[in-house]
Amino acid sequence: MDEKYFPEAIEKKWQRVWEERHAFEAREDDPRPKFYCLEMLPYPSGFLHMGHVRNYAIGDALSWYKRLQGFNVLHPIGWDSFGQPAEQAAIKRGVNPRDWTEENIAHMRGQLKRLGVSYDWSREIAAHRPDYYKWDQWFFLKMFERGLAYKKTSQVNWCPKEKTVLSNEQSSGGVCWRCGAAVEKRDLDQWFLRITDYAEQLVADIKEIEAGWPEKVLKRQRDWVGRSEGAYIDFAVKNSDRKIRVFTTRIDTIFGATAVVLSAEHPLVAELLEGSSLKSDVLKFAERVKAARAAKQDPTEEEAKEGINTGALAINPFNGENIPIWVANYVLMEYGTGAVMSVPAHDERDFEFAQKYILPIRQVIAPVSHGQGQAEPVPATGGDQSRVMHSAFTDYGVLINSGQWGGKLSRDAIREMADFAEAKGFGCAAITYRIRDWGISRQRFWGSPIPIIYCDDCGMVPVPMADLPVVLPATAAFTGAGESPLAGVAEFVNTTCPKCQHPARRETDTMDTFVDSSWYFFRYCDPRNDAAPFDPEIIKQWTPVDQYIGGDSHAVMHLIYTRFWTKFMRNLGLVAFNEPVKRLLTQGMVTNRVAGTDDWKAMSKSLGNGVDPDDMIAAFGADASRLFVLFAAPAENELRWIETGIEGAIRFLRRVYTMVWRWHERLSDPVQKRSAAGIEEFSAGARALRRKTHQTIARVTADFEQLHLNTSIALLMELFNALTDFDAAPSSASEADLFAVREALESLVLMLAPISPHVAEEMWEGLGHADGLLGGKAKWPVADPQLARQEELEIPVQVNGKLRSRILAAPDVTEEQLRAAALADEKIRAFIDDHQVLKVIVVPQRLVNVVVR
RNA sequence: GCCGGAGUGGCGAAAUUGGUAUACGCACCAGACUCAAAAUCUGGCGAGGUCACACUCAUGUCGGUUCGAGUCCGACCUCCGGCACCA
Repeated sequence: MDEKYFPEAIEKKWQRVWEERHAFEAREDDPRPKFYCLEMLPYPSGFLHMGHVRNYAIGDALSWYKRLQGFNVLHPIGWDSFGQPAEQAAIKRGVNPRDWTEENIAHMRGQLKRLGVSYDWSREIAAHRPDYYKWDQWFFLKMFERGLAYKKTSQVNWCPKEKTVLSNEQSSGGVCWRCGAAVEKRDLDQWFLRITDYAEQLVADIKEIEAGWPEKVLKRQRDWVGRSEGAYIDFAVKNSDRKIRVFTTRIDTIFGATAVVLSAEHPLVAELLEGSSLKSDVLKFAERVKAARAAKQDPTEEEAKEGINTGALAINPFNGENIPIWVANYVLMEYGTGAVMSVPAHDERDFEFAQKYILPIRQVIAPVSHGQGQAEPVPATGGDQSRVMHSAFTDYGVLINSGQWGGKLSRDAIREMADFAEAKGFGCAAITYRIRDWGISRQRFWGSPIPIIYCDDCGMVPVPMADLPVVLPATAAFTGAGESPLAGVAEFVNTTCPKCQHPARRETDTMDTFVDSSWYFFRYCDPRNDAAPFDPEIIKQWTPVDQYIGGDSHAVMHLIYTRFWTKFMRNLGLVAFNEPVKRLLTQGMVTNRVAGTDDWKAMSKSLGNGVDPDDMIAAFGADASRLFVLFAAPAENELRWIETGIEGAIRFLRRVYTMVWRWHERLSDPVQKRSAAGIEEFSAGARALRRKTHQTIARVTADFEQLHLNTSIALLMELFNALTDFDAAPSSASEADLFAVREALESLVLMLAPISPHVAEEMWEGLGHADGLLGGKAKWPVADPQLARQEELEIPVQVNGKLRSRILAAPDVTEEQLRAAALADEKIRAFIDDHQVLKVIVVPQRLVNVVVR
């Protein structure tokens, strides 16, 4: 230990020691209980940014904490190394995406090591390496075998700027999730994974994780799956054998249906108009709607409702009424059945539409009167259209004007009417979901090739498992044009059919990179397995993940896909649980002021408000950087970058270091390593220090469990301040004083280790421990409740709820004694002497409140 | 529009879940050290009020419940996210 704190030297030294000792490598033959701590794997853009630093500082703190508590900790890292930026670099600068990616990984690996994150580097994986993406292909084929991977022509979301297909999730809001360009629609043959088969489980299993996941993430997942309970109802088309199936959540309003409305894309539109004089007008209208939708610039903008009457009639199966069939722009083909029953009185959109086109509005639900007891229908207002409604009444209520169902409550009618429809054969209760199948085809080079071969004779043939991986060629022509660059690589495309051995062609699309990240953390458990994605027995030892940490930008995409993938692996018998992640922490963004403005935005190159972690580490050291990032705000909050904050962090570390230096010679002397048992008497000051030490241990431990790292650092600072106040000098300290100081300093150093591990190691060594924090002897401290107990309580005394005095009392003071002491207190007497004491409230060991009049 | 979440000093934030509001840090002010500055150390730091106490007022606003409310209830305001014609 040097007299002065030199972060660079200390950090280099301990990073080397850790590496030599393989300190962070997790072993399967370790009998201790496991803990799997996972951070979202980074895309190797080339440079670590502050968001990474925050993410890994949090995960590393937890990993260290669990290690010191005696857990066998798995803390791995890898690279989400397929994806668009590498391909863009190839297009723009002619570099090879593989070289570009490998260089970036090498650089970022160095940065992570300089940050001192305690990863098990022996398990490092990268998605772009054949030994990884082989298993993407393997899973794909498993899904293909089971009909869960399929190909269909579909309208896809197309980013005109990047010239590629995007998933629904990636084009959420009608803009490309990466570049922000407005997304267009195109027809292409695409591969899909049938995530909709798992829609129900994705909602239902939320109950298994809701204790450990942030509510805001679960809410977004529920919204994304979009489960909706209702019913299908078939409306027969008059003078035809056609039926129109609609989906409704409000079957109780069906007597108020005054139209059936189809979306412009509905397949029945053309058929209905066969031989009708309105045909050309309606088809023109439908085309116009489709064109308007495709051309829409601002996807959030709601178009004015427009529609056209087809002239055809539908028959309401509940009352036999004939109602017109319309086509309108507000009905979406993608949701439900692409057709709705229009109930203007009880749906805002239908109401608006009916007002515009003067369709009848018929009230069939009345508010439940808020009287006592039974619900009473509000009297029907004589005739069906005589009452003018000014807006739709969308609440549940009581059915009126609804034949045999009149007088029933909505919630009963919804159930009974669906049963009735089913019994009569014109409908049934149904659940729909908003979630769509996951389109994974990408017309790109830099991804895992989809292992399918097209043969003129045999059709679509899966690549045999034994032939995996389908390896990407070394390079291709990167033009940036629409088709996958793989299509231009003859050696790749041309192959033979596995079935008939005739010449055949390979699929040239590659997989969405979210496939890679859906199961990567299982691969960490068994990263070099070349016979399977992983050994199920090894998986059993490590998974599920105990704590996952990452940004909430992945709340729906990655975190839904990985839940889906896990459920599929469970169906394959590879894992034995439904949910891969027990606890999830979504850390807040790191923002910085954009120069010349008052806007705080996520750090980015384009905004010029980035702070380079390397610069920060060079200037302040990894330990201070990590301390600052963890201390500045709760992990979930946005973290606004403030230059001066980090100076406070290094100041604290320097003070602690200096304190350890001051004592280390006395304390590292083995003669001083005595237990408390032999010490007869501690001074009041030493007792106070020990009390503070044990109180701090208890509270910091509780904070670590909750990942409240900012407050745990504040507590460590308080303990340090108590040490500063402790009035003893190393040269003259008594044995008891030395003991108290040792206990405080060692606890402080141990609890600081997860946050600033290098300097903690250095100080631990300085305190006379030769084998390091992970040598097996160092243990997370345990609080002794007896020692943490206050010797004397300061009890606030209130008069009428206002603080008027404080009294001192022994911890075992009785209620009676407290009451008497409070009433006898001079300051309190001044407030109560001229008043009548109505009552005295005594909260044992906490507070006294005297109520007077 | 609908659904979440949040409003506490100059700033980032605490508050054992109904019991001393503002812990810890940043910034700032003063003092010590220094020829001086930086660094470091010591002290101060919600607002009003007072020579100093006392006291009064303060957790977005207004009400309520309670001996007691940052915390619970009701209404409203503002900000930040998410979704967006989802039938």
